[in-house]
Amino acid sequence: MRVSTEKTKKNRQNDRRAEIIGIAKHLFVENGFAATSMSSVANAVGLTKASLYHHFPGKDDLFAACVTEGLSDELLALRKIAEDSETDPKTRMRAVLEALYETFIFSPAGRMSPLIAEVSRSFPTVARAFHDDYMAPQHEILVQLLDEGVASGRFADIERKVYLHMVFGPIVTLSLTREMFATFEDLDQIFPVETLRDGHIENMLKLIGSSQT
Amino acid sequence: MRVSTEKTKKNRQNDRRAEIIGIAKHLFVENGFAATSMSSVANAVGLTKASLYHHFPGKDDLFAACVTEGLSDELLALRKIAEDSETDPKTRMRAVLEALYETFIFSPAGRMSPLIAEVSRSFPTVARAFHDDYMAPQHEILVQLLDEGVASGRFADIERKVYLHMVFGPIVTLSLTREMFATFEDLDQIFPVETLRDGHIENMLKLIGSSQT
DNA sequence: GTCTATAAGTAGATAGAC
DNA sequence: GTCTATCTACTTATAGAC
Repeated sequence: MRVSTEKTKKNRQNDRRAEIIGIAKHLFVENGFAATSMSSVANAVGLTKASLYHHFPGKDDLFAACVTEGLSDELLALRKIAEDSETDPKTRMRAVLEALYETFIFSPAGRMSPLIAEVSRSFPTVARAFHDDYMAPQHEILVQLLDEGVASGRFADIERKVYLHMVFGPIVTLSLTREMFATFEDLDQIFPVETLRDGHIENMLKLIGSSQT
Repeated sequence: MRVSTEKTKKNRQNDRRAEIIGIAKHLFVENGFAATSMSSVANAVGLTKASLYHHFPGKDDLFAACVTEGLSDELLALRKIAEDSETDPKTRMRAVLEALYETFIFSPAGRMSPLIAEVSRSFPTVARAFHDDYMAPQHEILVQLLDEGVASGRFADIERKVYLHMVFGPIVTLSLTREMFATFEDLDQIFPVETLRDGHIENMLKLIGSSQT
């Protein structure tokens, strides 16, 4: 009985924590680190500032939690697509690129980059964690899929880092651009997500279309 | 005589203004908008805060000046490369892409994007100015060069917006990435600028290599 | 765990002397 | 044009009651 009570307590605590992280993540992404005050987070959650400080000892810690937690789900989903060995590599590659667009344009995790850039000098450890726990694994998943396709002769043997550069570059920049020009009424006309995404993906597949060894 | 005195005065004023903008631009790019205080700018220039406010009525105005002024030089240089009709389009395109890497990775103007993203909601007019006076003309220069190559049958008729997406995406993201991970000791190993640049440019030229009409 | 109250510091911005 | 001095508002963070 005691155990179950403790479990419930811990679950409730984690619920609160997760709730705070979810809301704070949204605010950070939307307004930036410096422009997001602990008061505003507390208000949005429906707590006082002091109560918020009960859950997170400082603004840094809250931010670090927002950056590092909840990223593994997306990695898992990406890995699942990339490693489905029933499907041929080209189809999987297309699916992976589409999933990346989904993540970077529409999920908070994918819109973290400008935030990290904003605070990287103040919290180098947060930047390290974001790279090691999120970016590097994503790169690895793509490289493995690429390796597999190259080994079976279906993909051209493109330089790996250049491929990552050309895959992630447009996606991240599109996300950043939508942030920069969020107030534009004609945003979707100037930067039409679907057109850019489809064209980009087609061209990347063309590039690795096993023209050479 | 009076005229020349006034001219000298105005020149000195402009010198001060330009000096402040140069230093402030650097600080904004390096530390972000919110983390750059008017005090820190004043200190860096060697003035007091009050004197700084004599030259710029508010932080917004200083920032807007940093974003909008001094961008035209780079546009001019880019246009010069793109419109040199003596050279064939492919060589010009390569030179233009190299110039873009130079600008975005190493000049403050090219590293403005995360800044704009940080403040876009607060200063939509600044974001508009950055787009209309800097990004859109850059895009136009590239599209014109592309048009010219397509018209003469030297380039494939790639979708213009997709081409811009794939050209600027990797460049901007590389700049952002170097910002994010500025504290990494192994930054140049993880993201080797020359390799990424050369590979990217070669692949873009391959893509528009007039395979189809 | 959540609250009220408040400390300690810093931001942007201004008044007025020189 | 530059200074000293100051104001107001807001920030992160904490103490202690309930």
